[in-house]
Amino acid sequence: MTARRTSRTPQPGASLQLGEQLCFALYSTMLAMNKVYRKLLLELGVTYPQYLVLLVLWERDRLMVSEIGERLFLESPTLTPLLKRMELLGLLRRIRGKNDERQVIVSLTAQGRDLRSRARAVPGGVFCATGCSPNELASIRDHLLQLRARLLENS
Amino acid sequence: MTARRTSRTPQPGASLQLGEQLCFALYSTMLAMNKVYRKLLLELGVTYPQYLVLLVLWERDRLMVSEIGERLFLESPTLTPLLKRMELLGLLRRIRGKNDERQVIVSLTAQGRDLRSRARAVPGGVFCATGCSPNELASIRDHLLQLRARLLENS
DNA sequence: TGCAAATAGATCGCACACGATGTAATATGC
DNA sequence: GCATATTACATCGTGTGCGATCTATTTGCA
Repeated sequence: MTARRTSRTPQPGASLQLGEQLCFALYSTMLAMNKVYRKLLLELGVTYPQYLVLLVLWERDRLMVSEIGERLFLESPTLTPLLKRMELLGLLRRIRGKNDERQVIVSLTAQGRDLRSRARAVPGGVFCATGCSPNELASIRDHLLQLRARLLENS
Repeated sequence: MTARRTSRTPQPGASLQLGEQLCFALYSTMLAMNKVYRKLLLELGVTYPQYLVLLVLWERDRLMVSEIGERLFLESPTLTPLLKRMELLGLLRRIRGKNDERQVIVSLTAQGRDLRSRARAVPGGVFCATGCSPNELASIRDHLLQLRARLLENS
């Protein structure tokens, strides 16, 4: 094994070659994942970010916009219109806090809660599409979470 | 070790718990990565998808729109406006093919080529922000590429 | 030859994603 | 007790991302 294509750049992740970059792998795999979700979520009538909001609210209802943002790593300019669309769909309510009029409390409607049972098939569908073993998926996930933490420290 | 939180769902990736999902790890890590790139690319005056187009054209100039799309896994409705913006920035030209008037050949301008030297610092900057070892990054990348292939098969 | 099918992009409509900025409500300092 | 800072969202502008559909061109085949 002699000089590799990356011999001029010491780190494999630091090349200008598209195929070698972790970042592009991350980006394009996310697009592929989104494509799988789009199909699965079509019958629920929600997008992937909307599904994420539902996941958060199914775990714990009545959250502030900023609390949803902390969990999903999304900012107010993303969440406000997204939540408004979900309100129009009848999935949740946005109500100003009584104590603190600055905050908006987001709570599920009956319809939003009921969607949970119909969503039970979604994770299984995604799991099938990955064609990976549970251990493999868990391993990638943990590496990504570590990476995310480091990126957010340095951004 | 007794019943885990996921005991009702056989696959760890198949839970409705946000924290356990590979997909959310993928999604949120990509957002974090994008945030790092935004800063690094600011002085180049391009976005991350625009930077990806440059990476492609630096490797091989004079490509059809669909050839760029194949490499980046992006569709025509995404690429057409993106390429038009890059043309307005003076980074590339979009010219209808002589032989086949249906295709649009994308080629770098001198300015687009010159940007390459200024971009040499970008991969190193991202590498630093990850705080990971090269081997670790390469391992995550390879797992993601495998995952991407499977997802695209089943989408 | 001549016309249907296929191909390459473009356009439309909708939904994120976020930096920068604005606004209203609350908290803080003196 | 009142000006100032902070907080929680909302708004604006720009840039993706893609399904559905359209247009122009080329191919293929009877």
